[in-house]
Amino acid sequence: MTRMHYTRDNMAGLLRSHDINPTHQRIEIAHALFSRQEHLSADQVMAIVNTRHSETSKATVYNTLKLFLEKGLVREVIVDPSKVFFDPNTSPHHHLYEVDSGKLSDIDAEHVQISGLPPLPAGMVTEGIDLIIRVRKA
Amino acid sequence: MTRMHYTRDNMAGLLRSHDINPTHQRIEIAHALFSRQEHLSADQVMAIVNTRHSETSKATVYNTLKLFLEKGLVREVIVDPSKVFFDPNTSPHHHLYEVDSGKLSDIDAEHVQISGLPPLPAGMVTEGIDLIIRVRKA
DNA sequence: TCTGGATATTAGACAAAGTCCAGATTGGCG
DNA sequence: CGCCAATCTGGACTTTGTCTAATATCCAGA
Ligand SMILES: [Mn+2]
Ligand SMILES: [Mn+2]
Ligand SMILES: [Zn+2]
Ligand SMILES: [Zn+2]
Repeated sequence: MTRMHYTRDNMAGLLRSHDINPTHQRIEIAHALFSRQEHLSADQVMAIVNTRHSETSKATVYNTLKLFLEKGLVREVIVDPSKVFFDPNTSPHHHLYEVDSGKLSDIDAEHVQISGLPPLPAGMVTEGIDLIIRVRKA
Repeated sequence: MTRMHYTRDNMAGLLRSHDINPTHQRIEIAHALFSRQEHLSADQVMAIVNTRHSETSKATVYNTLKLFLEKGLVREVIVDPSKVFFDPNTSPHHHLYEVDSGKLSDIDAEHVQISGLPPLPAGMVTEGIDLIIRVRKA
């Protein structure tokens, strides 16, 4: 896996490669996610993007994250009943969730194997398999 | 597994066995969940319990579901970012979620095996493993 | 360079899920 | 009956997310 450095300049190409018109706001939001490689909520993205001076509205943050999702640029992680996390890592992987702190980290899917699942209902296709390990301090 | 019939009368004993003082409202809420053996949101519980005549407040529904959760009488299922489902089935099992319809069903854990998980971070203990298969119409 | 239309952004109203609190009800017990 | 603790309640409040109508930006063609 190449460890690349995500600059704002890189973001335009990344967005274009996902069929997304790179605007200033979209570049900032992508940069927030990809430069950190962390799971962020919409609120966190909003805060990061507007650190220096307010420049992106709430509506745009939500619109943009939804667009990224549709275009497959990011993935949604549903572990906390109160907010959705957006994940710049779209390769198949699982999650470890520390319920006390709210910390969410990746588990590489490569060595994890899930077997014995029953056949899917007829006419259904898998959209994704979410495996979440919920942990807390012993 | 004994297939038992969950009557309102049974509920009092079930609640007591989980160290919950059986009040009228608690019995109604438990009955809603256990007689159906379905995954219900707080809103759905509220609607069911208040079908005949309004008798249980929103605050009590939420308080009671949280109490049931703490006492291990029900389990929480987080699959839909907009609402939590409460699950009267506390035996280890997984879930199949139909994203279009919102239908949520159980997958018996007995034959499912998950292997190759990395060791937990030091000082952490597993609180639960959630496996969710998200499916949609082909 | 100017102009029109498509695309994108915005403020702020709105909705839904869930929390919180202070006051009322209940129910068991002396 | 009257007391006390536990429980329940309406309704205000918070948070996350959606929607809309108005504005801003971008760019292709004249
Ligand atoms: Mn900027
Ligand atoms: Mn009743
Ligand atoms: Zn992840
Ligand atoms: Zn279940």
